[in-house]
Amino acid sequence: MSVRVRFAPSPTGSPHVGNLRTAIYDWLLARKEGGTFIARLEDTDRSPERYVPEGIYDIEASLRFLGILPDEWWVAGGPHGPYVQSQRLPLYQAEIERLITDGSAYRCYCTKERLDEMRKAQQERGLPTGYDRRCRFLSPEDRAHREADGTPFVVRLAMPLDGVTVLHDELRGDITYENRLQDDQVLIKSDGFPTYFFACAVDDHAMEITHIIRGDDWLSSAPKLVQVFRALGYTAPKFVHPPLIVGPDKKKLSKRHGATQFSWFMEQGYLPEALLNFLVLLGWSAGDENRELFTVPELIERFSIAGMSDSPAVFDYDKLNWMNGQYIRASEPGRIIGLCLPYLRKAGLIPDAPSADATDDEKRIYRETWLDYARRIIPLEQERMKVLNEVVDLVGFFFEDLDFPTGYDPKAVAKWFGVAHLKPLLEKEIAAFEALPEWTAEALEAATRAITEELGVKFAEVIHPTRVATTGRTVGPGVFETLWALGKERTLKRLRDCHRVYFQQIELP
RNA sequence: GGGGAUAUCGUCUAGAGGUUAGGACGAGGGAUUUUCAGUCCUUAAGCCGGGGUUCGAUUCCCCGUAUCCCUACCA
Repeated sequence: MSVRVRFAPSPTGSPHVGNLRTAIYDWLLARKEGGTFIARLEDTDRSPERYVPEGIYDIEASLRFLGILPDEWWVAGGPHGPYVQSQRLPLYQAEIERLITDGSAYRCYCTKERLDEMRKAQQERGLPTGYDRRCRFLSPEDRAHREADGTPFVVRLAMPLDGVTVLHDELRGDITYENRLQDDQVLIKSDGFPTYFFACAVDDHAMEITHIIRGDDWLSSAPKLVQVFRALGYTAPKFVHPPLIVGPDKKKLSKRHGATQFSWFMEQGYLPEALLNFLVLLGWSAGDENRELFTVPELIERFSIAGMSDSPAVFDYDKLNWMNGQYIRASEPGRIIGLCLPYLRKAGLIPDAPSADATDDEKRIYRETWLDYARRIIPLEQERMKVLNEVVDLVGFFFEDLDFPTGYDPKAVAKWFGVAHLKPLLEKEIAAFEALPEWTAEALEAATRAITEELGVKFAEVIHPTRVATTGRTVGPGVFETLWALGKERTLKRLRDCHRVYFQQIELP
């Protein structure tokens, strides 16, 4: 039988990175085995604080971003649709009737209040909490009475009262649970919507799912799901419970630890392949290959359930950054330029592109003034970026109107403008650069080396003041590439401004 | 309180009944000297504890301990 795996997110907002990792595992397994990857929306919780309709689009956007498109899902449909649980209510209804009829499920009329009190009392007495099954053993008369009254009810699973449920987890082997310790799980809520356990079992069967891959946090409630499958008369799929992703304090990764929503990572400028590679490695490894960087085809080729880890992994933001930097450096400059432009626009460093109905002239001017400039600059910083949004700080000085001393780092100025030869240096540079026949990094360097000799100082004592004078800072790409990218006009303006203002300040009494 | 899972450098992990316990991130040092980054080289850093089984256990078993997860009409 061919592998069919599903990713079953709830629309509670932008998906958690942990959920996406599970989706990646699903997808990888499906691709590896020539199977089918299905996504199904589990929108059965209608409470306003947990039902976030926009979340649906965040989920879709995340899958698209990662490039792990489902073969069957709510966007494109498929032979087992609909892929949205709220649209499958009649199916659950029909199935629950069956269970009630054959006695493996029952209606429970207990109120929320009674349940709360019961739980409270259990806790106070140090007893295990759980439904006391009062409605399970209602007399037929009582039951008929409640029905006649129209008392609201939920439907619960009649869990076997003794014996054990053995779950075979593909990662952890057989796990035995005592049935008497399992609760009579609610299957249908009083609003008529199914709970996870019921909808999951019905749908996984209907969609012919072969492997349920889901977080370790589901492991302890797994026997209840198994019993739902059993009650329904269905063979349960195989179970795989990958370990949780945790924070530095080893607790389930949450907002407290930093960003967890996938949308945040997309916005910051993490590349899809870096995110995918990183997430996969958080709980899976290629064995003794001793490698960290894998292309998607390499991952598909190597992926296996057996390679999955069984203990929780701390989400290491540092390692993600390193990996993202690796992928940025390995990218075509054109790609990085394209990805960086939005950050520059957002930061106000370059204006928005002219609209489609702008004149050709406007478009040309925009291209020559901004695009061509950005295309020159961004590749100079490519090897310095770990996350794309860093481009703003990295290249800011290229775009900002540096107006000495405004925009200059005082520490940089203090460090390098004190050199005795600053004045002749700037003057010689202005003259030499002005006269340069061609504005290339090589020509600039040759001219600067000549000046260094005339001045009789060390090259470094020329380089550094020059960098500060033209960029306002001490760090950046090589000086000559920087000057080249800056262009003749900007370079000379900055040199002249520095010369004029700095020495005016110095020489005044 | 009950149940389940897990335990190798700070972190992600590899590994095998006998290994100098390997790699990566991060950290330290060095090289490249035109800064930063990058790149290259390099150093430190680990088998939770106790019993067994065994000639031998970090590896297999048991117990303990610790941690996490679940214990909802949330998923």
